[in-house]
Amino acid sequence: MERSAEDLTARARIRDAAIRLFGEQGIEGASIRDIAAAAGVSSGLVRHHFGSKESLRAACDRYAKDRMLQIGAELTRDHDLTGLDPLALHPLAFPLQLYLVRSMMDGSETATALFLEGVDAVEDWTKSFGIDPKDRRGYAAALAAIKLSVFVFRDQVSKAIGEDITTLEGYNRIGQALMEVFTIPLLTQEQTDTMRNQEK
Amino acid sequence: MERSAEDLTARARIRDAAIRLFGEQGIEGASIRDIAAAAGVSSGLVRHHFGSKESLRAACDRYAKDRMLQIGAELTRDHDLTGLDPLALHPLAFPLQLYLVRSMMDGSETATALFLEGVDAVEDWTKSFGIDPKDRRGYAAALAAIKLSVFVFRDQVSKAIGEDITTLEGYNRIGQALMEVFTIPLLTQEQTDTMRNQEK
DNA sequence: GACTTGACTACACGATCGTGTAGTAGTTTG
DNA sequence: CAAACTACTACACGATCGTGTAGTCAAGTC
Repeated sequence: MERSAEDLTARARIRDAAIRLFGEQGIEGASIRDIAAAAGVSSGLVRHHFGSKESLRAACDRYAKDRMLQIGAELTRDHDLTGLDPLALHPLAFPLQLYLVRSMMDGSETATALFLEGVDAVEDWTKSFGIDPKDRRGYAAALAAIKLSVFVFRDQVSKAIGEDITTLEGYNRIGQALMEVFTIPLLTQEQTDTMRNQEK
Repeated sequence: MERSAEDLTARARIRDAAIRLFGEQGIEGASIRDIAAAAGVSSGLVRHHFGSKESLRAACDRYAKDRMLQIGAELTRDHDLTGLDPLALHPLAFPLQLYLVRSMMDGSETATALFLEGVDAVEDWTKSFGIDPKDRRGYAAALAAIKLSVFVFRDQVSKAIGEDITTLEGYNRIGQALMEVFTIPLLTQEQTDTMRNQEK
């Protein structure tokens, strides 16, 4: 994704185009022919390299997951932060995140597995940082979902703040805002307990 | 959605089926024939009542939006809470939320408008409750996106906590967890500032 | 009682989809 | 040099999609 398109093999160009189009338009919304055109090859070559649309999606799943873990490893190596990693907020990971979200919504097991690993990581992180919610697992799951929310609603969020969050500036801005959500307590413990009781 | 299917007019049954199938399978993923079959009518009748798939979607947009605002009004009347309303977490609103999220991702202006109204509401709420983030608009947009995130990843979240969040119990559980996210500060103000500087 | 109207169905249309088949050009291998 | 393999294209197939057309049937209207 970061290299120039001409230097890549046709197979890599197809895979990158698939990740982009699947992410932007959904799995069903992007056709083999669309992907082939975006990669500058014939639709037959897509089939030649990947066999079927489902196999192509599986290949995209594996690649996107590996790349995400790789990027995450590099980030935590470069500057170890709080654990609430900006992994999800890295420009290089943007198309990958977009794709993985779509793949999840389409029922992908690989993408869902990545989500579950993310929940595990958040759960471990809460332990090591002494955060002790009443429902640790549910808490971790909610946080994992939250980390992905800005990707799903990128168009709506961009429109709301009047700034494209796919650009570096907008990206940082919404990232900061997201951090503030985790910094400023919105409810007191008493309010949370009150609402718990109200819902019988 | 809450009345029994037999009592509804065919037009209402089609609309309800469309909202459900669009929400579950996406706009492109649900065909006119699927919707007609789910409503127990012929595909021609869908066209007769709504003209085209796009018009059907627009009708669903309007209905879902109106119902959501209506439900929200009833909730705030019954028991006025903190303003971080459990509107988004009401079982009755579940299929509507699911649909609206899909419609948003499909580029619906009506659904996007509802999102923007939600951001406005959150923004007003932060003011009246004395919450003063550095970027109020971005903060409100992030919160609005967060409120919808559990709907998008309902399957993944359900799998993560080992409990179906479409049931009332699972629903309340993830709702509680979400509330705790807003109750327990994860980061200190210094940490947030540190991360801001790191991203140059 | 003829006429209109609206709910509803059956069926056919062109377009697009994923997929299958056949074949070409260039490189590798024996 | 011939055989084999790989990357790649062109084209045709059945299925499904949204849509269009024609018609049935029952309830009202004059």
